[in-house]
Amino acid sequence: MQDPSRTPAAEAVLEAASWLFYEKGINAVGVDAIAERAGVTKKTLYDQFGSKANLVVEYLTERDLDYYAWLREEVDKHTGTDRILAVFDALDTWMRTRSPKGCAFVHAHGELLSTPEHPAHAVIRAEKRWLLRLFVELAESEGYAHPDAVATQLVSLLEGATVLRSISDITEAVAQSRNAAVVLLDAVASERSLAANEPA
Amino acid sequence: MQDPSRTPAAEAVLEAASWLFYEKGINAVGVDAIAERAGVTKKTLYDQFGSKANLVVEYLTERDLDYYAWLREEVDKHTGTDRILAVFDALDTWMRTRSPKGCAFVHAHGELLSTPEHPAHAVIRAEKRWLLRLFVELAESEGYAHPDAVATQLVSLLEGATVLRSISDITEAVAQSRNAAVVLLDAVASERSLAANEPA
DNA sequence: ACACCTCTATACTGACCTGTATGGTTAGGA
DNA sequence: TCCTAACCATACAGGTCAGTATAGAGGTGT
Repeated sequence: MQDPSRTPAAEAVLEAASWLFYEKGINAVGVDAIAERAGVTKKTLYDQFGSKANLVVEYLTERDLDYYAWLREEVDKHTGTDRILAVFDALDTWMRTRSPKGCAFVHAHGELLSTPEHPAHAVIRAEKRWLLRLFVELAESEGYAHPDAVATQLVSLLEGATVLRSISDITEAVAQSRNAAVVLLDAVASERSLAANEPA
Repeated sequence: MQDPSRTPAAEAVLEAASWLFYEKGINAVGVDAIAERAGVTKKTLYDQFGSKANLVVEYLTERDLDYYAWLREEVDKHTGTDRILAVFDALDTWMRTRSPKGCAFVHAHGELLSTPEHPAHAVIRAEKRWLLRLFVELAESEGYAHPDAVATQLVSLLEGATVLRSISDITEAVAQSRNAAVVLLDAVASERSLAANEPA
C-alpha cells in the first residue's frame, strides 16, 4: 500500500503531518503548517503526495500499520488467555506513550463526516475490522466458544475504554475493561469448544 | 443553563445548527449555511447567540439534556437489573432513530482538539461523567458489589458499541455489549453487598 | 552532454471562513 | 405615541484554506 521508497523530504512531510493531524485534528491543520514544520516547500509536499487527502490517507495507513505491528508483538510475548489480555495491556501502554488524546481513527471519522467519499474512510473502517478479527482469531485459537460474540464484546470494551480515558480522563477505564475481559472469558470458558477440559 | 425563552428565529437557528453539526461536523459547517437553513439572517444568528462557539455549546447542551431525559425515561420503565440493561436497549433505539452516525460528543471532542479552551469541552466531559454516574447509581441501588468498577465497565461497553456500530457498521455491537453486561452483572451478583441472598 | 528528479523560494488564485457594519421593517408594550 | 426587540437584506473586512504557477539550484544516471 505505502511506497517504501519515500524521499527524505516526503518522510519529513509525513512525520510533520502525522504529528499535527493527531495533535490538532485534520481539519484544523493546513498544508502550509505541515510544510513549515517539515522544513519543506509546499511545492515539494504536493509533488510527493498530490493532495491533502492523500496525505491524510498515508498518515492513517502508517499509524494503522504501526499499531497492528505493536499489538502483534505484544500479543506474541504471551501464551494462552494472556494473549487476549495482552491487547488490553498494550492499549494501556500505547495510550500512555503514543495516543493519549484518543483513537486517531475515531477522530478522523468524526472530522470527515462531511466528506463520505474521502478515501480515508476505508482505512478507518478497516482498522476496526482487523481489530475485531484479531480478537476472533485469538478467541478461536485459544478454544473459546462463540469467538465472534466474545470478540465483539472485547473490541467494545477496548474502544470504550479508549474513549473514556481520552475524553473524560477516567484513567481506570482500561484496567476495568481488562477486568471485564477476564470475567467474560471466564464465563465462556465453561463451554470451551476445542480444548479439552481444564481445571477450574 | 439554557435560556428557555428563545425567540422563534433562535429556535430555528439552533435546530438548523444541530442538524448540520451532527450530520456534517462542526468545523465543516459555516454560519452562513446555518443561517440559510434556518431561513434567517446571519445578523439574527449573531444577535441571538453571539458566536459560533456559543452555538456549539447550546447544540451540545441541548443534545445532552435530550439524551439524559430519554435514558431516564427508558430506565424508569423497568425494575431491578432490567433498569441497567434498559440503558443498552435505549442506546439501540437511540442510534437507530437519532444518532446513527455515532456519538456527537465524541465527534465534537475530535473536532475541537485544536482549541482546548473551547467551552464545549466542559459539556463533552460532563456527558461522559453523568453517564458513568448513572450506572454507578443504578448498580448501587440494585445492590451490586463494586458499583464503581462495574459502572466503568458498563460505560466502556456502551461507548465502544457506539463507536463500532457507527464507524464499522458492526451492527451487532450494541446487542453484544448488552450480552456482556448481563454476564458482568451476573458475575458480581454472587457478592451482592446490600440485598439479601437470592436464588441462583 | 543531457535529461531527470528532488528540492527551494515566492507569489498568486479563488473560494470560504467568522464576524461586523449599515440600514430598514414590523409588531407589541409602556 | 414612542421605544424597543426581533427581524430582513446586503455588503464588506480580514483571515485562512487548498492548490497552482513560475523560476531556478543541485545532484544522479545515461
